[in-house]
Amino acid sequence: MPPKTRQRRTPDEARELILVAAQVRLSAYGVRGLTIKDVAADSDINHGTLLHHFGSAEGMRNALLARMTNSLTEDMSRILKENPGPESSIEALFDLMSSTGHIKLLAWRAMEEGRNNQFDMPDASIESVANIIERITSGLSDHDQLRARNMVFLAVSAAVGWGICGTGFQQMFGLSPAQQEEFPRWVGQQMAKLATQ
Amino acid sequence: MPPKTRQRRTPDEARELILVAAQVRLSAYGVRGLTIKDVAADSDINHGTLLHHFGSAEGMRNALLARMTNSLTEDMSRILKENPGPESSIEALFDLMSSTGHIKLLAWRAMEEGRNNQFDMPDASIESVANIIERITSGLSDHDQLRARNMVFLAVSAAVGWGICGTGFQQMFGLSPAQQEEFPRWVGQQMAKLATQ
DNA sequence: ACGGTTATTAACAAGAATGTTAATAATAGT
DNA sequence: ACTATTATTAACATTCTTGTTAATAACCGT
Repeated sequence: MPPKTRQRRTPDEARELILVAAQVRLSAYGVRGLTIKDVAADSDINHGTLLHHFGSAEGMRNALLARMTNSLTEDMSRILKENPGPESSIEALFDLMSSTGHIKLLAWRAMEEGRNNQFDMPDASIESVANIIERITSGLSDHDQLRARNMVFLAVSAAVGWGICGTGFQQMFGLSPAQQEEFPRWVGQQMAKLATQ
Repeated sequence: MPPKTRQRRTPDEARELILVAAQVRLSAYGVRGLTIKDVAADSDINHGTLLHHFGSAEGMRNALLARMTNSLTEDMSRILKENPGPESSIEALFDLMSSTGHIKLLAWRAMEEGRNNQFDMPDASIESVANIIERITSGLSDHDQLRARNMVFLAVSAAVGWGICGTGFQQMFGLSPAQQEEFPRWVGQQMAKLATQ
C-alpha cells in the first residue's frame, strides 16, 4: 500500500484557513454554527488538527473574535483617516456596517458581553482608532474636542444601530426601501449642518 | 406507597414560567445558554414538559423571540407616545436600550438574520410602532413627514448602536465614563437643534 | 542523508443536547 | 362519581459536540 499523502501547512496558514471558514459559518449560521467539526469540515481540515492549533473550541472562537475585531477597527480607522468632512465619512461608516461580517461580530460581542472576560477589546484595536481620534481633535479647545468626539461617536452609533436593526425596523417607521437607502446620506447632511454651526 | 403529587399548571402559566427563565438565561449566557435542559431546570419543570408545550427546542426559541420582540416594540411605542419633544424621548430611548434584555434580543436577531425566516417582525409589533409614527406625522407635508420619520429612525438607530457597542467603544473615542453617561443628553440636544431649524 | 520536531489523521471515548415513549396524576365536563 | 383530556414525569434512545490518543507523514536543520 502506498503511503498516504498529506497536505502540511504552516501553523499560520492552517489557522488562517480555519478562521476564514469560521467567519463564513458565523455569518451564515450564527454562533451556534461555530462547532469545531463543521468549521473543520468546511476548511477541509481534520477536526483534531483544528484542536491542535487552537487548543479548544473556545480557543477557536476567541481567535476568530480577535481577528474580526481587528479587521473592524482597522476599517474604522481607515475611514476616519481618509475622509475629511462628516458627510463622506458618515456614508462610508454606514457602508461599512452594511457588511454582514462586521454586524455579526458586533452582535456576537453584545450577546456574550458581561460573562466572558476574554471578550474585551484588544489593545491594538483600541489604539488604532484612538490614535486617529487623537489626531483629528488635536489643537482644538477642550470644549470643541469633546464635541468632535461626541459627533464621531454619534455617527458610529447610528451606523451600528442601522446595521443591527435597519432592515428589521424599516417597516415600523414607514420608510420605503428607497428611502431606507437614502437614509445614510441624509444622516451625513444633518451631521454636516451640526458641524458648521 | 402514597401517590406522587404533581403541580399542574395551565398551558399559559407553564409557557410563561419557561419563557421568563429562558430570558434570564439568554441575558446571562447568550444563545448558547438556551438549552432546553437548562431552561427547564431553571424553571423547575421537567424538560419533557417543556417540549410538550413548545414542540421543540427551536419552538421554544421562537416563542422567546416573539415575546421579547413584542416587549421591545411596546416599550418603544410607549416612549414615542408619551414624550412630546425630541429631547426627552431620546433620553428615554437611550435608557430603554441600556436594558440588557432588549440589547440581547437585538443582538440575537442580528445574529440569526438571513437564514431563519421565522425571525421577521411579528405584525403586531410592526403596527404598534407604525401607528404612533403615523399619528405623530399626520398633518405634515410629505417633505416634513419624511423628515420626521428620518429623525425618529436616527434617534432609534443611535440608541441601539450605543446599547450594542457603547461600553466596548468608549475607550476608543477617548470618552470618560462620565462623558459617556452624558452622551444621550447631548444627542437629545443636537436633535432638538435639528428639529427647530 | 539523517534525526528531531510537529502538523496531520483516524479511531475512540465521554458528555451534552434533543427528542420519544409509556405511565400517571390532575383537572374539567357531564 | 365517572370519564375524557392533558399536563407531568422518568427512563430511554439518538445524535451532536468536544476532546484524547497513538500512529504517521511532512518538513527543517545539521
